[in-house]
Amino acid sequence: MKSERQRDNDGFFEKVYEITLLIPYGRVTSYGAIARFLGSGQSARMVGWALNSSHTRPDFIPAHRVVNRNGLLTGKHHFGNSTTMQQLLENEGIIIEDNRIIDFPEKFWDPMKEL
DNA sequence: ATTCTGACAGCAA
DNA sequence: TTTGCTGCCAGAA
Repeated sequence: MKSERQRDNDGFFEKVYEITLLIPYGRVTSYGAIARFLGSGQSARMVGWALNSSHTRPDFIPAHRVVNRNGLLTGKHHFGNSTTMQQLLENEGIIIEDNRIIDFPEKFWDPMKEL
């Protein structure tokens, strides 16, 4: 019972993970977009906080697909090596220059819009 | 219970 | 244009 309830009630973090896992290959989204989808709106910082704990999750969270609203890889520093995040994104066909995603609006995936 | 922090976003100077 | 401060929410110490 508790475990079942936990699945739906675990809260913010789970939702963040869920959405992050839903990001299609070769697409990216922003912290604010996720926050808004969660209904928190301005709590974009929480999304980052949740992703920070993502490494504690049993599954791999494609957190490299989540960037700030400028398409800037603000969280790349949290991927062990600073280049890891960029490498992963480039591996998915996303061009990055100076830590910024080129054609960000084009690659942008809005959970609210798509879901 | 109180305080601090945090991978952001928005606005002001 | 770049830099800095504030607001926001939830979790951790």
